[in-house]
Amino acid sequence: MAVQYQGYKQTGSQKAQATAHLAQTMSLLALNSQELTQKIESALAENPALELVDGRFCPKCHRQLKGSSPCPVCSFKESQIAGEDEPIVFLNSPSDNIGPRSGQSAELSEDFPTADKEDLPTYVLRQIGADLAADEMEIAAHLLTAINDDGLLEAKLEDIAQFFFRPISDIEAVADLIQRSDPLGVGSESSQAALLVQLEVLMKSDDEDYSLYRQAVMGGMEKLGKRRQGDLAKKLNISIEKAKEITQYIIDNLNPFPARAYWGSKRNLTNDAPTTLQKPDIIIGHQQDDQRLVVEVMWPLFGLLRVNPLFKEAVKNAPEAKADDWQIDLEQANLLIKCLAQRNHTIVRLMQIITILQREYILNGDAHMKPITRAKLAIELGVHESTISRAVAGKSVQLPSGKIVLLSQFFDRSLHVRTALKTLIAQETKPLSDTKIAKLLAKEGHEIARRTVAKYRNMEGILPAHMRKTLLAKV
DNA sequence: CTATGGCACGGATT
DNA sequence: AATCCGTGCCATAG
Repeated sequence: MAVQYQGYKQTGSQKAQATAHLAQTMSLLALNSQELTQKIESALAENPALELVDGRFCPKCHRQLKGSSPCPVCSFKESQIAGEDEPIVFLNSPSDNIGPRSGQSAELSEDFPTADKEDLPTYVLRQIGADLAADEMEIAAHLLTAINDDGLLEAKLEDIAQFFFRPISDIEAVADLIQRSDPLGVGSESSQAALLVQLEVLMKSDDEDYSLYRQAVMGGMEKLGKRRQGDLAKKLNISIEKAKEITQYIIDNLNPFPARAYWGSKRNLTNDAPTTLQKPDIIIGHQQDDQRLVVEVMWPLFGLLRVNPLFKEAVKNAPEAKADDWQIDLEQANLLIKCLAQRNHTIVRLMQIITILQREYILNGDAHMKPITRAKLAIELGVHESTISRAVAGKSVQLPSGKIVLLSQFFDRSLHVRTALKTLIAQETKPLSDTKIAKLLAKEGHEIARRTVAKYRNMEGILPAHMRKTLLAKV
């Protein structure tokens, strides 16, 4: 890369700075907002030249924001640049209380291995603290420390009861409170119990189907997990459509691992890595009166990060002994800020293109996904592929529907075919064999091999044709 | 014999 | 260079 700089007279240090700049931008780009928060916080702690100005500033145009979080000036400017149908993209500084509009299970997410585990317990304790007597507090604390990374309780209630010499009902009462606080279902003894709690709170038990859902969770955990709707239908003696509806609802709205943000929604056939989704790094919404999409790139901190002007002054007449150190601090601070700006710029541009390309998908759902590759995007943006990879890695997006998906999902090559397949099967009168499905899909323009149909079918948890037949006959 | 799932290969993607 | 994904071939079940 040194080649780029041929012809320019650069001193060694400038060159070093340029490469350092690049390197740091790269590494920052790969971080999502949570990781970035940590990074910035530690930088803030170590480097006296940095300061976090409180109050809300637009990180882009540096105007102070009055109340409303989107910066009117910026978004206006962006929209002018973007033109009519194109999205408005802007940075948004505050990052508190973001979360799906539905507002439940995906809210909290202290879920990175490095993320402080103490946070979850304290977080919960803060919620319920007011309702507890002092002695109950102790029980709660005890319970909360026994919660594992998934948000499930590892200890047995009886043991704890013994430990405190209290009747088990006392412990249960506290446990109930905990389970009903924010990451709904935390501190349940099993995934199943967690689901039941969530179900109870969400549906308020006045829904007519409540008992059905309840049974589905009680009886069919494995079936839900593997998305075997067929088996579920059989077990509950209901139609397969109903079974699908139930599983879908559960997958969309409930969370067997309360400490993790989301589950399902992306097919992890490869059981592992339940791809923990966190607070979104990017939020896409739209204004009612406007066709344009509004894209907010989240800024992980409150306020504006900048070089402390006082420090800058101080460096000028620094005492001999400290001068060098301070100078270095200052440079690093500048560098960090520059890199952050660069990172944001890259992400904003990336999102601009993506929202244009995947507009249909964003608004209308999976079926309208267009297969795009990182490589193509890289050409379009005029950056290296790896830049895109980094920018996409580990980030998540909240769609207007409130659904949170990984940014990498925008590059899923087969999603649109799979949804086509799903609708096909949903409409079938008699079970279609994979071969027939393949032909039908080909007519719709999705040329895939028979073998691949089977794979997709599996991914979506749809049973093979003959099994579907027996089920339909039964109902 | 037909419909599917398993294994593994090759090309594309990252 | 490592990984993912579609696909072909073959074994197995119905």
